[in-house]
Amino acid sequence: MPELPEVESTRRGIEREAAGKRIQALHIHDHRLRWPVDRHMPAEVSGQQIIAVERRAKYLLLRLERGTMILHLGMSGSLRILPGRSPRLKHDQFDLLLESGDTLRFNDPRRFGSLHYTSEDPAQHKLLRSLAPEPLEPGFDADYLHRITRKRRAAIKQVLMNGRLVTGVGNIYASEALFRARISPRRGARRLSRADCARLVRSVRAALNAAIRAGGTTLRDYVGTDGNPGYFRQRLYIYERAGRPCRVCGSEVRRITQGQRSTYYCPSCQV
DNA sequence: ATGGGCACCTGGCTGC
DNA sequence: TGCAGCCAGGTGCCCA
Repeated sequence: MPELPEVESTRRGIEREAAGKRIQALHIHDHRLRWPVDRHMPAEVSGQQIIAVERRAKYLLLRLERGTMILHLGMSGSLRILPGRSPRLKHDQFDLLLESGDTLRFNDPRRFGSLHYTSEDPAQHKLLRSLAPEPLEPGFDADYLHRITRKRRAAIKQVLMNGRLVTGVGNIYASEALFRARISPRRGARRLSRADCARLVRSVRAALNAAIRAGGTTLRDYVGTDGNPGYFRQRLYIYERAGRPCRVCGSEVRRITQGQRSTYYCPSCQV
């Protein structure tokens, strides 16, 4: 999916259009998401007002009066705002009907997305409680990254992809951040110096923020709440550019596989 | 505790 | 045209 920039772009769209509105109904068309959607959820959320729309890592949180809906977009999910009620199309999994007349619609071809509801503190929810600090907040800094990498034999790319260590960074932005920091994705995490960690933290932030400003990256399925794609793809430095010249030095960009995922890097810029 | 691999699912593209 | 094979923004879980 959707990595942090796409989720944050979605959050902003939903906040703009749905915060303060009241839920009229939840229509679940297909319960078979990553985990079966709780059949009691429609009755629980109906009639509640959406107080706020938040994000934790790649999860969207709809804070209601008496609980919180926890939504994940998976690999191929998107959440759109539609004016009025429109007919269900392929892969539309659920609709949140608002009293204003608008519809919040979740579409997810691969059904890796998820939807939960909790009346407890969402931070303590099983899916959220072990997540690393937010990458755009102060807790994610050079000290933190240096500390957690000291005994890690795994490659730094794998550490960036591990949600218990670093959140929000997925396959695209892991490659992008490492390129910006001039660090090889294969480098053992514990081989990063303090200066490397400081540079990588800045690079992660810069990559995520730049993508947020462009409305995220659309490779295939992702669209923002207005139905438009994100425009960051054309500004990617390295992702999906194997065989093409590095934008900085002209060397041929390489693709390797790490943890069954593609990694892109420049063999001469990144050490 | 850490790391590696698998699983979940649909669809688009490539090459024979 | 058809079909097999590979690839795709994630992440929980099981096993060594």
